[in-house]
Amino acid sequence: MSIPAPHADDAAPAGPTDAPVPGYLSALNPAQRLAVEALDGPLLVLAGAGTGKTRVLTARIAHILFSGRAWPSQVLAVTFTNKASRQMRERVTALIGPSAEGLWLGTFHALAARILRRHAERIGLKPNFTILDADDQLRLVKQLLEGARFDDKKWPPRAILGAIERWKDRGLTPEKVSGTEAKDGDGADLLGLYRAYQDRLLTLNAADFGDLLLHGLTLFTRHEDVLAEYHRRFRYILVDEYQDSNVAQYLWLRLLAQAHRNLCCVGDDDQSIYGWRGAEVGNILRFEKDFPGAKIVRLEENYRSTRHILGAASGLIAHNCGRLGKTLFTSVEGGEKVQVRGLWDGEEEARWIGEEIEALQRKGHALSEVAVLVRAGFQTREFEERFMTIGLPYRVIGGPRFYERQEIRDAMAYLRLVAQPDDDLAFERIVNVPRRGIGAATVQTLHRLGRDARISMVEAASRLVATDEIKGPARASLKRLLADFDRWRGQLAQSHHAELARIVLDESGYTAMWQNDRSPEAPGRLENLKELVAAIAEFDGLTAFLEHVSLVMEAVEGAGGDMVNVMTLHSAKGLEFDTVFLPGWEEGLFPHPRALEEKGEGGLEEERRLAHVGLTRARERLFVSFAANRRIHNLWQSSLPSRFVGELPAENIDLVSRPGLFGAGSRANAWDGRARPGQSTYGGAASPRDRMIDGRAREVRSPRPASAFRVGDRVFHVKFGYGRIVAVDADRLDIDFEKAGGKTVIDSFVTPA
DNA sequence: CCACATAATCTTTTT
DNA sequence: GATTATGTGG
Repeated sequence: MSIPAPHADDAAPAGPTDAPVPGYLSALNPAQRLAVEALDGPLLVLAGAGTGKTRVLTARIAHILFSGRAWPSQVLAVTFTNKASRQMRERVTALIGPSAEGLWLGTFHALAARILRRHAERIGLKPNFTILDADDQLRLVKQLLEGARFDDKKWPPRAILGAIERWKDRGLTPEKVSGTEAKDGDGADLLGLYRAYQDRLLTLNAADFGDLLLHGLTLFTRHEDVLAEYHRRFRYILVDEYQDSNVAQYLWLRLLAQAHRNLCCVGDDDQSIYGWRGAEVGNILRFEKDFPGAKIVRLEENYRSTRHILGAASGLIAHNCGRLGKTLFTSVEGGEKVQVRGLWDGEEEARWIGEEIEALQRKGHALSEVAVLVRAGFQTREFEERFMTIGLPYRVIGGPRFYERQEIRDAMAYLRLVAQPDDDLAFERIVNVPRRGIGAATVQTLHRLGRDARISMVEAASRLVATDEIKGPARASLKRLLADFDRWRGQLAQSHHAELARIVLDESGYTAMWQNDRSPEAPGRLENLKELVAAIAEFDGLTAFLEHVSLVMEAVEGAGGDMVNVMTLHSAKGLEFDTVFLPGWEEGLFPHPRALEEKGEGGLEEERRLAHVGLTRARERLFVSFAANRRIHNLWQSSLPSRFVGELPAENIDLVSRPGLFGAGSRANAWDGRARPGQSTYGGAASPRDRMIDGRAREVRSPRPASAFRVGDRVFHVKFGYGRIVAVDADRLDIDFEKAGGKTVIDSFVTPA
């Protein structure tokens, strides 16, 4: 079957083709088929884990096209991650062939950027605007902070950037931020800083990630003609992982969909794990209200996991309130119970997991079908070490990324500056790399002039080298650098872009810098630079390459050998494995205290959803484990099993734990027999044990005097967060909390930080 | 202006 | 335990 060749974008294709029921439909179950065939009007597909969500989305796209309702270029399919969009493109291509290229398929950010580039002038940018990475953003905030009077204890640059991003996530430009939010309790002018930040971005001809959507919103609301153009274009809109969308993304979608209302959102409220990044579970919970007359289809038949795995996951997630509610079921029989294992410490846990994996390997299981999923990135280390010593092949997914390496960022900064002279952040990064004798003082001067005259630093530099403002060697090398860039830009038209990249790196002395570097990592860096030049050659031009890098900050997935996969729970979303290990299910680690600190009960529920995501990654074998002792910050701390362990239904798990491992004295019997660990913790009782909410109320040290805390100690409190002890009175501590201010608390509520 | 040493901070997750 | 920010001395 093939799709007619596309022509004008706003015309509709001729009409339905009279084909028999095609394969992509007959392979679906009734619910899935409903979701695929309900083409007109708003549709919400609640798709539990493993219920064939991607299959439905791809079949729906195929169905839209084959039924003759739209050309590929009239279909907008939005995903959340690059991985998901790549996967969807592959699967759609498999169904409909090369015409899939015409689809508007990509991440929110990539699609928004694509649209924004076409109309950049309308919001005061040039079409070649730079997309900033996290590094640039932070540097920019730091610069702005130099002028402003901010308490850097309370408002470190990171936190300020966070506040700005949260506003952007909610679709709020500086004008729309309400007065009550403008300042914090102490009168720090956050909004002013936000305004300055946005101002600066415009003069830099740059946009950060949030801007891609925020400007998109401005574009659509202020320029009806532009919006109308996209209304004509996009006849069908599909959204994956809708539960992860933030308010800005929701508004963006709503604007685009309001003409045709052919909006299909697929999501699972039980897998919403990006609240910390501004995702709004409310978007999915409110869908029916937002789009009256919406159909809702639930996909509840799970094709992935065994009965016990599913039972464990469902039992756990049932502890959350405010769900839309789905009941996953499977018709598959058999399968073993989930193994829940208590171990002495992290090392033993890693050893045990290593042994289990080796046993599977001996039985002929593929390592690439095994995953170890951890809560936080640093936890991968323990497994890396263990797997290395026993010679078990593994790969860490989502570790430090290629484009985040120092040498790559430096090289990128050179290229960005060739492509876009106003990119001050790139300029600052490399003015003195390699060393050219242009120090902080000179940069400061450029900066001041740039800000005062509202021009870029490159511009400021070219003005200043003509004067005597800058003296001596700095002036000479600055002049030379500017001349270099002029020359490179001149070559942009003639030379091949990859060749130009090589020229830039050589002539700037950047390559030489690493060649002369005697440190052990220098050769690797040179290697990476070569790789970078090779990667550039894969693209049509320098601009296309830069766009790719800023939006798809990941290197091509390494050769997929047969290796164990180690990654965070977050990056595991959307993946599945025959065997899954979930280590570190301890209070104080998972749920992560910071998640609890920031959002209380809501934070806990998000952590629980994260646990649910982890459990549902497994097809056949699932192992949950926790350690009684763990070293964090170089301090040994004893931990209690995560409350989530206690929420796994007893009938679905096999609990193995050495008696007496957990707690001390009378508390040990909590773990004799088959007591449900953590059970009582949930619900907020107040027994002494329950007070140790984060599970490591005590450091393991020699017997503690009545008050182990001293004035000046930094501590952590589940409710109030981090703080410093001001006074100690027996077991009562006066603490100055960073966020919550001064409080008096009982020492057992607090842990050393 | 740069190099070195020390201190401090931190480890949630990503487009 | 490591990386990164800050300070000091040349």
